Amino acid sequence: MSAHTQSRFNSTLTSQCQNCSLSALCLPLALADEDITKLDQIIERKKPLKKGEFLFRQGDVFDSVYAVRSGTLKTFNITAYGEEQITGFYCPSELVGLSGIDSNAYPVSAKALETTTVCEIPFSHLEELSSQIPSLKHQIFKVMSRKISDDQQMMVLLGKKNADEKVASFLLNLSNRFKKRGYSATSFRLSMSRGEIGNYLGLAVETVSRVITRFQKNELIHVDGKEIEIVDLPEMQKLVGVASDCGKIAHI
Amino acid sequence: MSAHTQSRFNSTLTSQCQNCSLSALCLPLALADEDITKLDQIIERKKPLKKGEFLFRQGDVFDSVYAVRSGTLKTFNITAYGEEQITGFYCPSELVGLSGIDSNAYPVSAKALETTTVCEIPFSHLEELSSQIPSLKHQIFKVMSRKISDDQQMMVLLGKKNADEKVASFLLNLSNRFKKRGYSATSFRLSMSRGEIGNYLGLAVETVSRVITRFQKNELIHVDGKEIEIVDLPEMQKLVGVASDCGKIAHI
DNA sequence: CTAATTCCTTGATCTGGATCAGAAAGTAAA
DNA sequence: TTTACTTTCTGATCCAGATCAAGGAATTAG
Repeated sequence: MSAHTQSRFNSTLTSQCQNCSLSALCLPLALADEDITKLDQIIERKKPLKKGEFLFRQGDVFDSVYAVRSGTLKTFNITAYGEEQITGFYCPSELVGLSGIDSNAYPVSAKALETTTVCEIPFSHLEELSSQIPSLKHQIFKVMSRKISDDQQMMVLLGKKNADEKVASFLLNLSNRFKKRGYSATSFRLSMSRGEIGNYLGLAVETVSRVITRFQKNELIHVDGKEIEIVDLPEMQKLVGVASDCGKIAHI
Repeated sequence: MSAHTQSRFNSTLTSQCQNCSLSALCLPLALADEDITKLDQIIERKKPLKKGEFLFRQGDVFDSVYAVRSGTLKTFNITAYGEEQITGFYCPSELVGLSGIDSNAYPVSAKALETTTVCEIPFSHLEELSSQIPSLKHQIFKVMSRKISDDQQMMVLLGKKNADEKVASFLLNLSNRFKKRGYSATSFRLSMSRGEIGNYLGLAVETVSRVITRFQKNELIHVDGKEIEIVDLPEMQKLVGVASDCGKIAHI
């Protein structure tokens, strides 16, 4: 038994990518079994973060990216005036920390919105391994590329959409992410507060609350505290703008 | 002489990374001479785009990323209602098209704001080469990571800043990019219209015009059409918020 | 359990920036 | 050159969403 395996047995969590229900969505996607095993060996399962605990803080030295296993994280900046600006929410299978590669420091903080477990992937090891496994390297490029285009969609949302469109986009985005993981696309629980939603969308809390109330009144959704049910999905999609997925649009 | 070299000699532009004044900012950064030569061999110099011409269009199959050699590009989405939303401006040494890797199609269009030349870097070749040259792979990771954190700063701008802060941030951002390339940080020419600035910043044209006029009245800048001179750099920086570069902020 | 916080909702009011309108200055085509 | 178009600027008006205020619901602490 290698020292490495030893340490794995000593850790509180010894699950593996192979057994992980998220492997088809996460980095192991598109890897052969033997390559998954290699990836598995560099990953450290960490003990759960409690609500409000930090995974890393703005300015910390960058060493790892993290895959969310369960729970939810938010990333945020602190602006010049000391206010928080949330830049993203992270659900299971999603990778946090990629923005730290360039400057060798995390440019944002990451905090747990509820009890959250993550897989720590030391980046230097991941980079080495990606030299041996081209499909892993390609997968990393894809994840980063995806993040870039998602963020650009977010810029469109912040720059051009009104309050209704913002909230509808947000809910449908969550819906799609739940669906991808095999959960209900129409019925889910928000792990973030109204305030955090508003912060993320560039809206006041009161506006978020009013829009959600109105959506409920118009029978687009049903709300019970943090529980959301999307009642009229087509109408919600119409609100967001059918063409929100780009490809469909004719060239100009 | 290989077929490849042959084709290079036939092309209108045969300059090389080695001679390129941008090599210290662009992908060749951190590469050994022999590696630059390898990179050089996969790069195709394209004939200049005229103002208004497309480099690629939203939905086109992704095959290459492009480094801007001279001129400026904008990337944009077309929203559900057919309006344009500009997601970025690209200056010499900057890489366009990275958001296309994930879906194998460009999720945005790229258009020249003035006569612009680019180096085309076929991504499949770049990816292959990055397996042989770890520092090249690392450089690509860094460029993508940088793009992610820049976009997140843009999200903060769009979500939290008022019109004055947006315009000031925009001008200082351009200033920094000119400076990095060895040009004046305080005196430069805007290649985009007021309308494009407003579109990018989530402001109406009229607002951009008014803010710029007011900045001039308050002797922060001097404006002559598209020529900008930053007169009071410290005051402009104060406007943007001194802490706009993250690292300086204490943990909370 | 109660008390203290924090979160959510609703109403009333205010305001920064959008929108509308039109003049002036460029720019380009003819 | 004139004509047509685009861009920029400025003023007047309007409104979506922010802010202020306050009561109720939910969580958390003790």
